[in-house]
Amino acid sequence: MSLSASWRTHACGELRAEHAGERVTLCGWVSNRRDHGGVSFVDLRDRYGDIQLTADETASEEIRQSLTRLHPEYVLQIEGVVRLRDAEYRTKGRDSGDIEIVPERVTVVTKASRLPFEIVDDLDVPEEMRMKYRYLDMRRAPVAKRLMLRSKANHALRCTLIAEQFVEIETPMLTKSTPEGARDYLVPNRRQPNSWYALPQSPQLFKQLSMVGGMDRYFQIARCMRDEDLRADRQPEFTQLDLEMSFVDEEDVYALVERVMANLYQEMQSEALQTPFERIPYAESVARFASDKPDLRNPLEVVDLAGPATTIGFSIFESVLEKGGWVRGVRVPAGASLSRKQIDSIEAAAKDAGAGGAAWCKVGPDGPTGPLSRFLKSDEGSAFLASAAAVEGDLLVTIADRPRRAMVALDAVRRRAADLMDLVKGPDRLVWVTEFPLFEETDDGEWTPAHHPFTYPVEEDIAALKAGGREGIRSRAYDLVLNGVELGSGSIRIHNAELQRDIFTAIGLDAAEAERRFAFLLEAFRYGPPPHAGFAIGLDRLYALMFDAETIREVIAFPKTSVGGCPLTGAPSDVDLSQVEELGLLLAPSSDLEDADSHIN
RNA sequence: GGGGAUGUGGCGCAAUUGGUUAGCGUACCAGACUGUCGAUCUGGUGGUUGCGAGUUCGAGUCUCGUCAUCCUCGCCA
Repeated sequence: MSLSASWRTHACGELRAEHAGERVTLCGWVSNRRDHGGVSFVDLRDRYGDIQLTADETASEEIRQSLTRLHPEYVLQIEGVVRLRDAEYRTKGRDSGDIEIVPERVTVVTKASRLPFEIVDDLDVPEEMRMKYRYLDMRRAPVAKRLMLRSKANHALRCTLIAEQFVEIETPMLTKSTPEGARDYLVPNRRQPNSWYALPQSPQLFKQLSMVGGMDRYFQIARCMRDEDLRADRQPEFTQLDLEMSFVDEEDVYALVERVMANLYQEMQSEALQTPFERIPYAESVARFASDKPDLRNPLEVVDLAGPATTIGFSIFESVLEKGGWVRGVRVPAGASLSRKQIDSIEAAAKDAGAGGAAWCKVGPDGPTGPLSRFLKSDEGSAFLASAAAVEGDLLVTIADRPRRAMVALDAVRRRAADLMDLVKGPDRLVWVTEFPLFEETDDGEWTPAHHPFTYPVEEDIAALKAGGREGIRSRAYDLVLNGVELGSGSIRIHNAELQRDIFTAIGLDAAEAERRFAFLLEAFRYGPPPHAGFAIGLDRLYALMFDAETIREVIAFPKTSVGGCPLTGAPSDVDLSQVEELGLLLAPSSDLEDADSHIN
């Protein structure tokens, strides 16, 4: 590796004691200067590190002058000699602390105006400011480091997959809108007014078409766009490691992804990842952890209290069960030590998650105490506690609600309680969550694909599917979950036209409608589609975890704000009217955007 | 679409119950200084308190609206 180029012989940050005596030409940014009159110092920085330039009594007047005229972030080209510092002048804890440069020529290449903030590694700059001036922010070592780590990680992924005979295929960014899933970003089209491209939510369809094309192992580090509201771990455009394989079953995909992840960890953290990863079927995950993305470091589990709940005379439990709801709880071993305030915060977490409340009790030496305890004084109450395996010193938190809401609340209770008891620790836990439901019910009672409509059902559930079943039909879809964070998902795809029709029927798409929406895919599947399956890993989230970043914005070079704006360029922005006219579009008057209908009168 | 938090020189903070010319640190600029490495010392520049209304003799402070950023619910197959 050489960083030598026309303007420099070395990078500032690569010089070490071994270079002592060499004549070098360096380029970099002035990061700091310390002027003592007779002797002055300037630190010159690039992304590899920094190096001290020293002008002492041996320096010419011209050199001393030129160093004192420098300002922060000027770009310099300097020529000089690397000198080993005298022992007393060496700096511990600085990579180049044993050496300094004796400059013989100093050229200011470009000057810099006063900066919006200082380029200091540990300075607490508001994120808004950092992102607006991201190009300055990334001169700071920790920021630069994360960008370089990301590059290295991407490279490691490519190396593994290329070695596994995968082909990297770039799929279109201007593609067709599909009404399923997230809202599309639409791109108007000049040549065909009233027709639109959509930016891809994922390369899903193209990678399946690549399988039909015989590219039996495809991958791509792909940008995906979804026009939905954002969160700390969600950006409007994000990056996936997308892959697809032909002639494989789940085991092949699991093994491949495990090799990819293990090599990544090996390369990035010199850490052997335990493989194969753990596995848990969706139904078991929901039953035990009230989540489809369980954090297995959290030892707390959910207990089903439906049976004993009807015997203790608590009417809320009974009415919830009558309506088909859940009565389940989380036993917190030794949780009786928690304060009232802490338990209130558990209940608050449940309420935030949508539950009406969280009835709880402590098991004390003289029996249960707390809000739920008045129903537990009887033999039935003891049986209730026994069914939760609650013993003296424990806390039992119960949730009674509609299944979906109860699950979310139990998950919140489990997380909060484990947090309070400091139970979440130990090594990373990667787990495959398998056999997701094929369908899920929407608010208006419709059934939609839980993953996407090309997901293969579990073999033994196909009969039920063909008989018109929806609920409980399992799919061959799987998620990869790390410490409670969903890293990626995938599935075995349908390659059988008849089965595909059954799925479309099940979600209420008749043949004509299915044809209209997915004509190109269905046609492709008439020409000999291979059995295939795939997976996609969200790299922003994975990297944020691996690099210990607070948010995914920290691992994205130029992230967007929580309303999808680009702090640097100001996008999205208005455009010239002529551009809009050329597209055959009409602009809504800005005052009418809010309520177009009410304007008509 | 809903809820919450924040907003005072470039940055971090302060300003009694509403009360004088909005103060301090840092950065920046200038000068001094022979070994610093977040140098030090002296001096200086820099603010329509996010924006707009309102209440008041008087608003950084109170009220309403609005904008921006962040968090969150819905949403994200």
